[in-house]
Amino acid sequence: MPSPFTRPSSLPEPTVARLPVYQRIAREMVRRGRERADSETLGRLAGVAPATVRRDLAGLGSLGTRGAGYDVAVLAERIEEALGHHEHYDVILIGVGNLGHALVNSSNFLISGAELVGLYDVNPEVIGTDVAGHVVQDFMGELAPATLAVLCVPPSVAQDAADRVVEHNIHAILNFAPQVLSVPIGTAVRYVDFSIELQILAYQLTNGTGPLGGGLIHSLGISRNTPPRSA
Amino acid sequence: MPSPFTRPSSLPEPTVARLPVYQRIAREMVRRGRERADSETLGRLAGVAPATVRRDLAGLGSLGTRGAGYDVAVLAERIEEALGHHEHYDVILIGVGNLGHALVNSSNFLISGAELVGLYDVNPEVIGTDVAGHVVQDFMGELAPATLAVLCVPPSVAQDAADRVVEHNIHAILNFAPQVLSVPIGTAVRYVDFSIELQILAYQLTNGTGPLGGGLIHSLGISRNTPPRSA
DNA sequence: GGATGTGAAGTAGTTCACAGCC
DNA sequence: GGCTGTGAACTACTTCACATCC
Repeated sequence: MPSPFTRPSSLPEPTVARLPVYQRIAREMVRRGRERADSETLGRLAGVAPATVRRDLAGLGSLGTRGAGYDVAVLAERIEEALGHHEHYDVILIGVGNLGHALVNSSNFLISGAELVGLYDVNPEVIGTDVAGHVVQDFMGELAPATLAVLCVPPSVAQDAADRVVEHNIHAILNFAPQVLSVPIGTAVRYVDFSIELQILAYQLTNGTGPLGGGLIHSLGISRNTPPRSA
Repeated sequence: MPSPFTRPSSLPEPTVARLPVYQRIAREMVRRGRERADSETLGRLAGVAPATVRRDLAGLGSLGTRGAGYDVAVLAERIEEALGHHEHYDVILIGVGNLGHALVNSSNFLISGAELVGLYDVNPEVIGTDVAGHVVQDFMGELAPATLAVLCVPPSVAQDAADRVVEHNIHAILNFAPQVLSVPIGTAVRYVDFSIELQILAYQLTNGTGPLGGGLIHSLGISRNTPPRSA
């Protein structure tokens, strides 16, 4: 046994991005009463090569059985543990416009472990209203303590909003504004930019789909953050 | 139709994902009356290393000037051309729930060149209503001809919806449902999955931010599609 | 027999460092 | 002098192929 203890230290980012997909598939199989699945099956459902599935899952420790594949209940559990679903995260959301509404009302948005503890806006017409059981607060007032902030504000004020949440000791930001943010070292930012996705598709349409000029049967969108040189 | 002259058959996907960011920055500079910018400045604003900026832009042809940087007007123009903003795309959106609403009403969503030509749903309460100037149609009825479909439907029906748009000769799908899709070769799919992004952040929070245990000053979220082996 | 886990090979993308041109 | 464009080095991830173990 080369690794005495499962190193949670750091999985490759593409792997981390695929784990939630495996998790979803495994949970669904559990729900359907299925017990085991092999890397080929998981790969087909996730749009990933079997070898990649095995390499990804091997990173969580030896949880497969040679000759028999993976126990999907164990798999789901183990992935959830690795992703930190058993921890607790307090989440605040800034900017309760159309998108903010949509996220708050989405059943797929909040993972187990994440709890929405506050909605904020600067628009007086929105402040005080009730959205999905939360009263929208003034972003310029007091903020609830949280570990993660979701930014759904216009790009022109995204940096200001980011500065403010960083001051409130939040070290993780999910930014839906099409605006690159400047944050201190130690703060993680992830971007979701619909327009970029659309543009990539448009590019692929005009330039032939896929790297091989061919196409794809399944495909899995994964993302990662690229930190610049730190020097 | 592709003109093989100045068109380098296909740019790396991470490059394509960054081009919209450079474009936005360049347009903003033009708006502010600025004429030129060097790769270091662009990189700082985009959260990307200067060398990467230069390599990305070199892929569009020689559009910089040694010693003087890039003309931002030319830059914006050239990027837009490469991304296909000068082409025309008819876009349909399936699933006019909270998220569909948010997208349709977002000023950042549709790029120049993309035109929304139809909204569809299966919910009788939604069909017939007017959303942002479009009357929602029955998804089970006739579909407007389009080149690109945006899926904002629940995951349980995402595959059915995908099958249907594929039958209607659409070869590009932007899928917001947390569901991997199976589509024929030649059809491009991109995924936007909020929950995955949140989980990646949660992972980074518990496992120290960034690959080097350090952090990041700027960061740019990029995504790509990973096609499996086509066997 | 059958499928995992993993060294080794392959591939893609980033960054360095400097030649080349303004 | 300054900054681009790019071969070469480096780093990261994926895929192969097979020894390993159930």
